[in-house]
Amino acid sequence: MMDNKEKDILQAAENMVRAGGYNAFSFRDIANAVGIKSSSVHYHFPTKEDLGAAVAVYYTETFLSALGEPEDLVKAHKDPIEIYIKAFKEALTKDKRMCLCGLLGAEVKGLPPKVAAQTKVFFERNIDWLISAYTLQGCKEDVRAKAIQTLSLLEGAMITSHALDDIHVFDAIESLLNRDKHP
Amino acid sequence: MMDNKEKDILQAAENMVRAGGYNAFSFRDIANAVGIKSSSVHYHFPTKEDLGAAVAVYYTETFLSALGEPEDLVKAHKDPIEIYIKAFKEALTKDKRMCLCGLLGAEVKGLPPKVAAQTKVFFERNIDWLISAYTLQGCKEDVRAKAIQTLSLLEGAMITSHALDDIHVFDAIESLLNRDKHP
DNA sequence: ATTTATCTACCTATCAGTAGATAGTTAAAT
DNA sequence: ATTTAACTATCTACTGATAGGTAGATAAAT
Repeated sequence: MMDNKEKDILQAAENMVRAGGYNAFSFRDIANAVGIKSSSVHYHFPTKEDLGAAVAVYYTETFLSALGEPEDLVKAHKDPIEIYIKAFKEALTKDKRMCLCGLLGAEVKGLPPKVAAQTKVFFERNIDWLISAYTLQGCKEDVRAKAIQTLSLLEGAMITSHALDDIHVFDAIESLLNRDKHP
Repeated sequence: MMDNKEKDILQAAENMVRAGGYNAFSFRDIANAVGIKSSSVHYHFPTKEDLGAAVAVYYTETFLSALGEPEDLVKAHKDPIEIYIKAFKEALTKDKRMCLCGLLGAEVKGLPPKVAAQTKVFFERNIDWLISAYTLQGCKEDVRAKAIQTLSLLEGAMITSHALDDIHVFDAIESLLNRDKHP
């Protein structure tokens, strides 16, 4: 299914994009990082656009499957929203990097079509996930608005935290996210 | 004080950066846009790092001086926070572009030092502005946290809106911002 | 024999940045 | 008033580095 080398390439690309955006990686950089030549990277991913889109898909898949389905979390007596916030917090504190699709979302006007499209998919799927989570919590009205608020606040906190180089930004926004957790 | 040509250069650079980030402009692009040669752009701004930092300063100054001081707004019986939200909304709907420093903030790990530093200044000064505004509104506790929340939510909404290519994202977040406007 | 995954070697385009020339302006020195 | 000197803003022409991408060979695996 997926080659080891291809996974190496995707992970190397993910790291580089999450540091500085779509233009922060080159076929040469990635080739060096995984120990092959740049032309061999082209063998796996014909163009930069293809590779960029593949990284967005890979990141979306990894991120969402690490979360698990909201239904299963509730069955296991876990709070999906709490888990979701923790996932963002760890992307910041452990990886010390931006959300890949948050960064790509900001750059979207300058991205090739396929990459922009996959970035959009990340946001759509995350909003769907949050809608499920809030619905399971008993929310009935403005669920979609709430999902958009949560996602936007978390992406924004990633930016503010990076810009100020201060992890404590996250503490400040958590009060707002938890305010009406038990309606 | 500031040359007309330098202003043209800064505005051209602002447009390009706001579309695709720090790497979305080149000295040649800008030279073409303002009708001179790339070497003449180097005359005004020696390096790309210098130009990038100057654009961030220019944007910060323009943005904040268009808002006005919170004190003056209150004296004129205007709601500073409402004005602030409108400024972000118009950056999105009128310019149809990201917040320049929001984008640079996301890319900060891949930026030259001077540009990263000026990006940080934008966030600090905006938080200070919001702290003043909330304090004038009578808020006494967690004012800083509130300022960080507001800025993060607005920057995040810009991203979500761009990624989904949907302006209505802003409507969804406004309810959260207005919820306790009158404490 | 064909496919897979890699290589070497190359291409063209573009990048940031520099050197040196030029024409016009300003300011000080004579 | 004229000359000298410095400065401003631009140009042409270039450099070395890097970008994305391609062609063709090779060696191993199927």
